[in-house]
Formats: sequence, C-alpha cells, structure tokens
Amino acid sequence: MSSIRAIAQEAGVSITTVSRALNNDAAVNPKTRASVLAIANRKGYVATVGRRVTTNIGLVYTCDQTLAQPFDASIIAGIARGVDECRFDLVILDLLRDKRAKETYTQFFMRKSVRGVIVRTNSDTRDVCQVIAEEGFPHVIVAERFEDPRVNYIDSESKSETVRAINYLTSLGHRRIAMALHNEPDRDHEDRLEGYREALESAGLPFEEGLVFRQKFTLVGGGTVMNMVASMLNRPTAIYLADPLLAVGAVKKAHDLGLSVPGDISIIGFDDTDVRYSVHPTMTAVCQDAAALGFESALALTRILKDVSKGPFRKTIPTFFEVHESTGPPPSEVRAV
Amino acid sequence: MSSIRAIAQEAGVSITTVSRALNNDAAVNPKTRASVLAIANRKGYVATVGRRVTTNIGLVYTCDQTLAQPFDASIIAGIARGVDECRFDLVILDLLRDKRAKETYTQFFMRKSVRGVIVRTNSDTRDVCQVIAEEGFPHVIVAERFEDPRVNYIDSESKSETVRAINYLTSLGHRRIAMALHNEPDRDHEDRLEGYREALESAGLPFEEGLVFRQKFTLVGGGTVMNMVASMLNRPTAIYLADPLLAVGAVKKAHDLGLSVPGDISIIGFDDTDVRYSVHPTMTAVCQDAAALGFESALALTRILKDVSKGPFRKTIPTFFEVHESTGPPPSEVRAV
DNA sequence: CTGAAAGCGCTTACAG
DNA sequence: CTGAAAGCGCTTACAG
Repeated sequence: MSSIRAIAQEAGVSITTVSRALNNDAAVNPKTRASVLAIANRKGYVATVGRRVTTNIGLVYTCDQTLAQPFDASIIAGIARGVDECRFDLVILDLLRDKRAKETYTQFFMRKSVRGVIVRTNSDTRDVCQVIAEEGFPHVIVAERFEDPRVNYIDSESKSETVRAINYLTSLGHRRIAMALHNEPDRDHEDRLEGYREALESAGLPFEEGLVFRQKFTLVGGGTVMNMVASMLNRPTAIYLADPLLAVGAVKKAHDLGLSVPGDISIIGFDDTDVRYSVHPTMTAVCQDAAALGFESALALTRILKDVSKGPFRKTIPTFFEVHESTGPPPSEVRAV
Repeated sequence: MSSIRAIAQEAGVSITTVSRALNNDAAVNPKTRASVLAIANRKGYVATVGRRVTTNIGLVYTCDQTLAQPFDASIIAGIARGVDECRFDLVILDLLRDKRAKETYTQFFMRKSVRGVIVRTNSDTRDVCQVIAEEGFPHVIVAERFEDPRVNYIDSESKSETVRAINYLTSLGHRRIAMALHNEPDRDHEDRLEGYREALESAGLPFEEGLVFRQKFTLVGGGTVMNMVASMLNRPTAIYLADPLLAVGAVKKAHDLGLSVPGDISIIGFDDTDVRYSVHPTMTAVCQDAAALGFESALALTRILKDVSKGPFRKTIPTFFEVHESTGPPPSEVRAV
C-alpha cells in the first residue's frame, strides 16, 4: 500500500503536489497531475481512513440503466457473491450524477474511496471505459468487449448459439422466421442479429428487414411485437426474441390472441436467468448466465487489485441453447388471427 | 459533524479512549465504551478520509437472503433511486461475514464508514434490528414492523388486501379456497395467512390446515403446490398464493396439467413488481410496490442523518388488490385431472 | 504552478 | 483501564 509520500518520491514532486493532484486542485500543471495519477494507479494507491484501508469496490454505470432489470439484478447478485468471497464490499456509484466535469475518472473513484470498479456500459458509452482503462484505474467492464488490450472485460458470446437456434428452426421446416431485439445500443443484440442473418443466409433464406422488430425491452414491447407479427398477411411461422422481457411478453400475447405455441407459431426466447421456466409452454431459449458474469467480474477485479501490474484480463462466457416446448414444426397452413 | 475531540469532551475522557472505544480496543471499560458509542451515535459521528466526509449508507442483511430475488432486486432499485436523489452512495455490507463477534453494530458500521443503514431482516432476526436501534445507530428497517418506538421501519400492509382478495373469491361463489405461502419465517406471509383465515371465518367457511401449503419460494415450489392441489380428491376451486414466484410457478403448472385458469381453478397471486402481466391469463393479484419500499426507506434514512435527533420513523405502505383474468366463478363440477 | 511548514483528525507505543 | 505525547497520512494557508 503506497502513501502519497511514495508517490511524491517517484514523481519527483512534494507531497503537497501529490495531494493536490489527487484532489483535482486547479493549481497543478496538467502534466504533473497526469504523471502523479498514473503513478498512483500503478502503485495501487488507496486513500485511508485513519490507519485503515478501504475494501470497497464500485459498481459503475456509464449509461442510464435500471438496476431492476432482471439482467442487471442478476449481475449484481453475482457481483455481490464475488466480492463477498474476496472479502470486499460493493458500492454503487453514480457516475452521471457525481463525477465533476473537470476531474478524471481516477480522481472521481479515489474521491469515492473505491479501489477498483466494475463497469456496466453500452455501445454508446464505450469511450468512457476506454478512458478509464487508459488512466490505468483498476477495472473490469462487464458485458461488453474491446480491442484495446488495456481494457479488461468479461462478456458472453451469444452469436454462435443464435446461429444454432435459427438452424434448429430451419431444421424443423420453418422458412419465414422473424426476429425481435430491443432498441438500445447494445453490442450483444447486434451480435444476435448478425447470427440470425448468417444462419438465414447459410440456409438459403432471404434476410428481410420487415421481419426484424425493435422494441423497448419490456413485456409490453414483446406484446407489441407479437401483435405486429400476428397481423401480418404472410405471417412468419417462428420468431426469435433476443431479450427475456420481449420473449415473455410475446408468449403471453400469443395466448391472448388465441395463437397456439408452438402449434401456430414457434417461439425462441433469450434468457438471462430462468424465465424460460416461468412461461407456458416452457420456452426454448438461448440462455446466458448473468450471475456468472457478475461473479467472474468481481473475482477478476479483486485479482487485479492484489497485483496491479497484472496483465490484461479478458474472458468470454459461452451461452447455451436449450430446446423446450415452445418450438415445433411450422403449421401446415397459416391461419388468420 | 463532530470529531472524537467533541465526543471526548462530552464523555469526560481523553480522545485516546474515544478512539479505542470506536475501534473496539479490548482495553476499554465496557461502560466507558457504551457511553462513548452512545454519544457518537447521538452526535452523528462520521469517520473522515482526510478532510472529507463519507456519504455512504449501507444496505445490510441480517439473514441469508439473495439479492437476486425479485422482491429484493426491486427494493435495491428503489433504494438506489432514493440515495441518488439524496446524493448518498449505497454500500452493500455483509454483516454475517464481516461483523466481529465482540464488536457492537455501531462499531462495525463505523468501521465500514457508513453513516446509516437500511436493514433487511426476517422474523428470526428481528432481535438484531432491535439491538441496532438500542445502540442508536441511524437505521431504517425495511419490510418488517416493531413495537419498540426506537426502531425505525417501513413496511407494507397486505392483510387487509388479502381479506379483500378472499372476499372476492367467496363473492364469486368459491367455497373451497386453498392458500400457499413460502416456508421462511416472514411476518408478511403470516399476516396474509391471518387475512385468509379471517376472511374465511367471516364468510362462514371452515379453515382447514390441509388447504394451506408451504413451499420454498421458487417456480418449482409453485408447481409443486399446483400438483398437490390438482391431485386432491376434493379439489379446491381457487387458490391464493402469497408469493410471486409461487404464483407464477402455479399458473404455469396448471397449464402443464391441462387445467384451465380460471375455468377449472381460479388463481390469485401476490405481485411485488409486475409479474402479473407476464403470465397468461393476466393474474389477479394482491400487489405491493417493492421499489417504493426501498425508495422511501432511503429518503427516511437520509432525513434521519440530516438531523440525528429526529424522532422515530415508521411508515406503512398500502398494498392493492387488482382483479385480472385468472379468477372467475367456480366450475359447476370439479373434473379429475 | 510549486513546496516547506503548520495543522487536522486520528491512532498507538509508552507510562502509570 | 486510562491519558499525555509522539506519530501518521493527509490537507491547506502562506510564501514564492
């Protein structure tokens, strides 16, 4: 554990200057400040309360997101289990609210007394993760991926299982397969769209923009998708919904419309947790272990904290395709609703 | 914001002794320690990092509980919104893991640098909440209730809406109504059981132990309940499930068994979030706003922190009974499954 | 923009 | 079991 004294010595400045740099005092040469912060990160500097060292790690959102979403709730539960095992505590930080415009991420995190951060992001805010990594603050990004070797991340890979899911539908005889995704910038969903597209192509089926639905990831959004699909003149015989809430909402709406699943329409969902078992019929789905993402990110971060010089961390967790009862052969004839 | 110096003065001891008391040094007279800690709590003592004051409040579980449960996930989301609004940060603390046997709760919380705590508990661990309150550490217990005026709590009241739900079933003509609850020590569930019992009584119906099912609060548990109900010789025509996972699992299992809902059996569930909209048919349910519980507890705690002398806080949030499509008149004849 | 020095809040040997 | 005093890690007027 290094003190400001050690940092001062290495940076060749006084402890006064180190203190100022860490606290974002305006009266510090930007170059001096950058050098001090870089050294602080390299040495794993930790502010102390009295003689004690904090054991907090932060969970940080770079984008507007709600903790109540099943995916995020599961991630948090996994993180909680992980920090627990490593004897750290978890702080939920609000970057958007609290970070001052002129302070660096490192300064912000140090001000909040966290030793490392787990970061949730989306495609629009990847640059924030990039900057955090460049500053050298201990971090693991969860559920995104990056080229830059300085960025530590853990994500899951859902494209190949999506291909498998669509192949399963075509093997059952489906020729018109719709897809639904949510309308947020999200790398995972784009991957799934790509898997869908590739699987269609390799089956010799056309990709039609009109069969791709984007909706808010809510039960209502899923219902809307099913409404739109049901009312199509040339109705698809199967649909792949790349989000759990969309999938559950669509299954429910199918029942409400009097459509039989899978008699009239086959449904493949996406499941972060175990909602596939909560609907009738049990839902065929591409599944991802969100809690494991959280758990592994916490373990990785604490490992990085134990040895700040640790090389880059990146890990990809596989998803898995489970066949249940919401899929079957296409109907011989498509009934109007 | 008081310092150890101010506490020392009031306690009539040296700052050395205050420091020791706060840090649970064995070499302190228990009476001295108790007096110092009481004064620290009364003055709202907060440990400082450098010159700064922490803005952390803790979320503490007195029992084994999982953050991933929908109820807790919603509470946390609500708390997060609340602390956000009040410009605090949320730390998730592990009491069971971290609290040392010989330190007081106050000492533990101060060691973790939180200024107040929101506590989740169950009927078995109410005494922990009681002790925290007696020590005078700023706290709000969420989803339990207490007689002792020193204990600050927020809970929700589900007994009267349970009565209303059962009355609704009897008004539809149901005479055999089962009930399911989870098998954890939980005040809320006992309240609902009492509401069920009272409503039956006022309708002149007998209370039968054999119609009360206790299962683990999982989808599988709900399925088990429905299996048991379906196989009864003299099958109930309606069931009230006092837990969302039990309710969803039961609805699904009814479909799996070929039972029509509400044709063969009426189902009333309990909903902490919005699962009633995720099942088919949309589920009649007693509903509780778990996020509001979390949100209000955070607001209350920060209000207490602003003025530690604030009187007792207690608030009860109403639940609400929503009729949807999973309830109807009893079948004229009960079919065997 | 920087540093020497005073100061703050706390902890900890040391003495009793 | 307690306190006076030294010390630690940090911040902050003050001077340049």
